[in-house]
Amino acid sequence: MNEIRVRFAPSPTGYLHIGGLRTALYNYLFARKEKGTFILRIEDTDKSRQVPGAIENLINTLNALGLDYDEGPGRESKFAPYIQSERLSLYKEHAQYLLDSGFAYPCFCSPETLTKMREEQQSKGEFVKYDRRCLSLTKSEIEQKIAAGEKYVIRLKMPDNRKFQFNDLIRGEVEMDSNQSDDQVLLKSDGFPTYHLAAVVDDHLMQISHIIRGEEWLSSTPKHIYLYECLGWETPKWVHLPLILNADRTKLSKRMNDVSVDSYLAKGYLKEALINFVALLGWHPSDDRELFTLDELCNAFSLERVNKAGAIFDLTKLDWMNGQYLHSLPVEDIAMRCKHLFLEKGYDLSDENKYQLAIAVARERCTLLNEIVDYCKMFYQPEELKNDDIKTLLAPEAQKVLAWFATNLPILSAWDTESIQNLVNSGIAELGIKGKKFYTPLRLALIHQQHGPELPSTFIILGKEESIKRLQQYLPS
RNA sequence: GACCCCUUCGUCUAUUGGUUAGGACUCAAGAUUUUCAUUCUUGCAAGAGGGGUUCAAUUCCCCUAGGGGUCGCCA
Repeated sequence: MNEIRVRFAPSPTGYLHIGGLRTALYNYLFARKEKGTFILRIEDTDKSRQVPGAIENLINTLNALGLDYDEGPGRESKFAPYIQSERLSLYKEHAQYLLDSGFAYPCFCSPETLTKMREEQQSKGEFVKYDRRCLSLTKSEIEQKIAAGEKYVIRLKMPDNRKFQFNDLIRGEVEMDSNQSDDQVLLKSDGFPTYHLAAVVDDHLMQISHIIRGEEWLSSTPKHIYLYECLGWETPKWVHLPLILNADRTKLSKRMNDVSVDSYLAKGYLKEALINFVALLGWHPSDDRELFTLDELCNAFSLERVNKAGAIFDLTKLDWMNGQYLHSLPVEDIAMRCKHLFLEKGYDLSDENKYQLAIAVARERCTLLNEIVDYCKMFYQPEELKNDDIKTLLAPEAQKVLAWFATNLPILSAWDTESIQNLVNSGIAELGIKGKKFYTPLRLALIHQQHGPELPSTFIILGKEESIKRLQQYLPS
């Protein structure tokens, strides 16, 4: 098994969350780096948690991020299908084999019985696990119950007093006692497999070479190893990723954080920033570099440099990084990604040149895509002026400045930054007004606020005609 | 509670026995700038504690403490 084949195997319970993104990303990066295959497999084996549209949503998000998979739903190969609910007979077959060979046994206990059993164990302070009461059922008792139509599950019979050792690529040697492992349910009474059976069967059949998953799976790894053993299969390499954490260092949850990747995208975070940021949560190159494109990450990534400890999901650095990408991506690119937001606000984008110029100044001052729209409001639909500001505009000196520009702007021959800057300079010289007293009235008249981009940029974005119009509004007619 | 995992600035992390323990974010101060924003400079700030091993430990080992994960017919 030399070929590298890895999989991202989410359960479609709604949307891709940040933790899922990190797992998907590391699988993807590892596959690309090692020239292997990245597979998407849908683990929809819990009927009670089915969410309509979740699979499509998941795939859309992955696509939106540019994490394209080589095999998976819609990209079939000889290993298809990739949706577990379409592979039920496979799991049943293997469960039956385990049953026949004595590695597993049927259990007729009802959920209520089990709950009661657990409560008792808990109150006695015992280790909570299935007490194997159905293991003592005779063959004829079992046949009788089945014939009577009693519902049952199939449980794995874990060996007693056995040490399970395995090498985790990130954590090194890990040892666990089999007595700590429950007799895990493999096949539920509705005929669906549990995660444990389905994942092992599929990982083997799909020839997965490395299981890269979250640390929450570490303690069930002995069960998986034992399943491989019972089925006579070779185990893949184990790789347990550290968790992404809330600010209080508990596992990242939607109670304390926004965890939906879609929602970050909707807030105006760039996919480039999101990917770059999440990649650095638990992985770091050997040098001090921090900004990476997806391709660059593919090249630089290695499992050896993945950390062991969990990392807190801290938005402040994501914000900074988003700003970095907002500055470095081509203006046309940002403009394209913002367009729908501007149109939603009803801004008139018929002047493409104006739009691009506005984006260019806005992106220097914003951290999120969505903020760009708000920032550009002054160019498209300026706010109402406040009374104090109107007073400022009507002051004699302010009026002089406005009038001067209203007169001189129309006769300016060129319309570029340099010419306008020259005009501004001569305005200051001629009028003998400078600093705040000079600039504030112009800004108030042009964009209805005291702060804004450099004056020449402001003029250029608004255009000559519009600039003059806005100035004249506050001059006697 | 049992088992397992983890532990360097507030946060993300570098440093795999010898460093003034480095970088980035945040924060603070200063510089540039007509404003805003950028940019630049500087600064604040860390090896959980205790034992070993060693000429030398953040780095290796042990213990303690703290944190986390798991213990479902959920993944």
